[in-house]
Amino acid sequence: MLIMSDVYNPQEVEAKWQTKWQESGLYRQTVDKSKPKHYALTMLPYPSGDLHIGHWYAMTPSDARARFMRMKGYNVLFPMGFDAFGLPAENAAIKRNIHPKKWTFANIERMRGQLRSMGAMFDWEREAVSADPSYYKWTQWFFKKLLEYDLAYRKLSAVDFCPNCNTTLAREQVWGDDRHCERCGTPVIKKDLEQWFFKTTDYAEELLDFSTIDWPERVKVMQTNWIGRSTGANVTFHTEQGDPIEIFTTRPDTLWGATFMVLAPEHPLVDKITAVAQADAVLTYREAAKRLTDIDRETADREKTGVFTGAYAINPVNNARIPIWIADYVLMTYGSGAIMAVPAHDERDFAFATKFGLEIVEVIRQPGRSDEDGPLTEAFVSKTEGTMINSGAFDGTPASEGVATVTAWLEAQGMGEKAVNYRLRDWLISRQRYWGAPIPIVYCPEHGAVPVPDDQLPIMLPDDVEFMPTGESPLRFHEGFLHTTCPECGKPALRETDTMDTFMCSSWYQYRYLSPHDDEHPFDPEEGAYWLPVDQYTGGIEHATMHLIYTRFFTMAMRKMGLVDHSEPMLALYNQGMVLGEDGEKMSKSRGNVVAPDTLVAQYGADTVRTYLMFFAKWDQGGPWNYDGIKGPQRLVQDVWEMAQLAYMPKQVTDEANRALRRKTHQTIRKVTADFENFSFNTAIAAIMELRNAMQAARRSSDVAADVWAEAVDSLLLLLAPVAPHVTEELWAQRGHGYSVHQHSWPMWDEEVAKEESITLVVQINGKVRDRIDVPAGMSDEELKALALASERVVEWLNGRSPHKVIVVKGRLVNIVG
RNA sequence: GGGGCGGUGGCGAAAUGGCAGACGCAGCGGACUUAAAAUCCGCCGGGGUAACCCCCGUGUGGGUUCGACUCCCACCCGCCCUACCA
Repeated sequence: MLIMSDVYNPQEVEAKWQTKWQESGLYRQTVDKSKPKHYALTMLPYPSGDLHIGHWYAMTPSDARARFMRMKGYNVLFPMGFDAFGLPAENAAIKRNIHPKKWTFANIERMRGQLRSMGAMFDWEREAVSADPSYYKWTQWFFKKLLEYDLAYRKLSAVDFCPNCNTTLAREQVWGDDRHCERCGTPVIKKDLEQWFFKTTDYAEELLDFSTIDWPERVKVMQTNWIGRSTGANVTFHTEQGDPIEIFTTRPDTLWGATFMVLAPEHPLVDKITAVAQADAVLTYREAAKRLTDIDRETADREKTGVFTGAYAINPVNNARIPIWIADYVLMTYGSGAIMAVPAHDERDFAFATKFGLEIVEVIRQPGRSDEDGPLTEAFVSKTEGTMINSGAFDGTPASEGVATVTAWLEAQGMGEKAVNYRLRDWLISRQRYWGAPIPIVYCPEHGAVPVPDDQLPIMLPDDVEFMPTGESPLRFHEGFLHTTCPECGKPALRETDTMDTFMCSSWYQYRYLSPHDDEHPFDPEEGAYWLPVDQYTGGIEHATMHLIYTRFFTMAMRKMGLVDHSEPMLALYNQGMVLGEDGEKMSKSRGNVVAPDTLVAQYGADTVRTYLMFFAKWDQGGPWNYDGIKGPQRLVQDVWEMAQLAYMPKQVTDEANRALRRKTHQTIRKVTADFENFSFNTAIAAIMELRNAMQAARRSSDVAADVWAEAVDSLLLLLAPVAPHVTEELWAQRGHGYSVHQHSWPMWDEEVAKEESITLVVQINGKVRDRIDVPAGMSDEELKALALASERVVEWLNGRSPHKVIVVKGRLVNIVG
């Protein structure tokens, strides 16, 4: 064993223990049914090239929590891997002529080293890399399973397309308010393509149920909004010629106020119903709408546009003849792509009717409004206030009952039925990209889309490809890849050249960690039976409506496939905040405010960097980095180093000093334990600093016994072990304790020892502090009240009067109200 | 427009409805040093007072309460998400 110098040299200590940990397999994590399990998972990184401080901020507190759970007696699984497919690798290939595979795996190698420098307890034998064929074989297998269980389908669909790069883009590659291409800044447009989809909407209702998981309110709200459930009714209108037009409405009670209809420009009925006189105008409008970028179309405050088709529909409830318009504020992708327009009670319809001079008929009378008030100046949209008018037999029905009453009536009349709509769309997973898992489908002229048999998986990405400056996938031009035979008939057929969205890879990685080398299953069922589901997931909020919905969908689908028996992949979730630059802004190279962890580790050591990251703010909040602020944790680690090595010699030991230090020690254990449970790492470290301060005072006066000092030092090391794993390991060994401090059990506190002997009784008069009295702990309310009333200040203030009221807060405070 | 989160010393931040500012950084004064760094001791929200102490103070204005950073209502500011979803 190396002899450590007296001077704390973090590089020396950290290198020594990282090697020792690896050699001894300290962090191997295997099934052990004698212990309760705890699956701790932190979101896996994309191998962009360098581990940045954000990775450290996401991973080191997670690691500390996992270490804490381990010391608490759990058998902890804490794996790590790489989400290794994706666009940046391909961009690097195009820009710098490096193969995406080479670029990606070189980055992974580099980042593995950087990850090791954190000293986290990752079990590297469980590492999973999504771009590795042994991984994407199973991604492809899952695609087939989804198809088999009727959760995948192919359809023609409009996708985001960058006209400059001549390629489609993933949703996440469309940036900013103006929805521009990530690479060239060109606004995206829509393009119709045959695409593969997963039926996330099959689980829309179940995805809204968070009752079995402990997730942050914020995420639940975001997912709920994203799924966007609305209830109402489907109602069938007919054109004058008798063509049915189905619409969805959340306000069937306003049917009598429907004075026109609007179809989405792409609606299939438009061609059929458009009158000859309007044909040119309709065609022009439809062409213009097609060319519009999403941003143009989706900007809410944009003035309404539309054209009349020349056709009329009959309102089924009152047989009114109403015009049919097309307008791009009606989306083909929601509901049926057609609406009944009720301008009196819908803001959008009101704006449209006002602009085009369409009739506005009030059918819900706002309380306090009368005919004398003239025409409506804005839509009245309340669902709860008002009374139905101009609605035939329903006149007088309160608006609050209107929806239910009218829906029941519509059903009885056969005009419509109760309906639920979701904003959630099916998940489009096709990507016209090379660097992703190929979709395992072959197109046969005779048999159509045929899944590739299991024994031919994985469909390997060919290495010998040439990248187009346009970004077009080289798979489309790779003869060897493209040409194959139909699994059904053996005749020549073509491979699907699209690859899968990388979110597909990351939707099931928590399962792959269980047996990353398993060639028989996506994951070993025995490992799964023990470890699943994930107990604690941690990661950034930015995945709230993407990854975190996809992975929930995936687990629900896996339940349908009979692969798992749980419905939720992650039982608890915690979102960390973000480390900002010193200027309080998001870190970016162009701002020059990037904090590089490698430099920090070289200067301060990983233990200090970890401690600072966990100390400077509550974890879910984050905040600006501060190079001066790290000095606090640096001093803490240094002080621990010195105190743990000190040959402590007691001088004038007193019982009182012994009790005081033991009390502080046990109080600190209690506090740090609670704080770790609650992810309140900053206050845990503050408490450890308080203990340090108390120990330094005791050391100066040397008035505590040697065993009391030793208990304080050992407790300090154990409490700090999850935060600063290297230095505590070294000191633990130096103090002659066994290997490893990380296998030692978490310290216990003794309530009796931790109990305060005296309290400061706060005496208030009318809520203002007027006196403080030191009293022994455990006095009764009556005794405290008597003491407070006897206080000189109170006697003086009362001046012989008796107080109106005296409030005693047990063991804390007396408030005298006069 | 809708939703969410937040606003506390010079700075990062703490506070089950009960002493606001724990802990840390910076700063100031002192010790050590030829000197500096490091380290150690002390002070450290604002105002008043010789002092004991007093007054003010958690974005703003109200409210509930014996008592409000904390709960309720309205508003201002910042950040994030979402956005014509019928």
